[in-house]
Amino acid sequence: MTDEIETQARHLLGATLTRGDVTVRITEVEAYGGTGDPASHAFRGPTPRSEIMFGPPDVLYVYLSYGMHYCANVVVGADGDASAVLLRAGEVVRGVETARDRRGGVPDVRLARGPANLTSALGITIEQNGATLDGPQVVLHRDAPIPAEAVSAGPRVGVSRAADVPWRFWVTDDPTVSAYRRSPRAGDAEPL
DNA sequence: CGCAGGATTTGCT
DNA sequence: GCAAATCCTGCGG
Repeated sequence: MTDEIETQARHLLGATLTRGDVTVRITEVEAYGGTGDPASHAFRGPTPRSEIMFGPPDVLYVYLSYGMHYCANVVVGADGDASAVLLRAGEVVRGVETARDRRGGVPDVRLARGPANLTSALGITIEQNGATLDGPQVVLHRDAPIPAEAVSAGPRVGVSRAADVPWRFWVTDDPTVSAYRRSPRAGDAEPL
């Protein structure tokens, strides 16, 4: 189970997510286990918000964070298993002008840096919650996997519980991934 | 029915 | 570097 979610998370790196005329190449993700992960929204069992994660995989789980930002996950667990992978950052590879428009004048490498910025660049909102990944709203292509030696792993960001599990994965040295600040001195960033 | 907190980002002290 | 913005979700009474 945990092996499976890690495999799924790593496999999403390098994949491309498209909505409308904007395409993002995913460079940073975080894995969330199902009911066994205290940091997951699925931890307390199915709720109106999290029930989408308990359904079939390959759909989007979108939620509103801090009352103002949207974050997008790919549901990966089999039907009944509430695992999901949070999309934390990416590189805009198509529709850059549209993305710039939505993000208002930030440097290109920051267009989709951070989970809420990524959804903003793609124009993803709660409307896309539950959308299937083979269209028509969003399309995911997992055909450009990142070699394992080019992937780093570390503790998850912004998580209060279970922050010890190295379930954040990113493309090593990719400019669209930030060296995150609030990690007091966790021994992260070990290339695998 | 009311309360506390959150998988964040941005701007200013 | 720190604190505010802002509202929905989940839990307790």
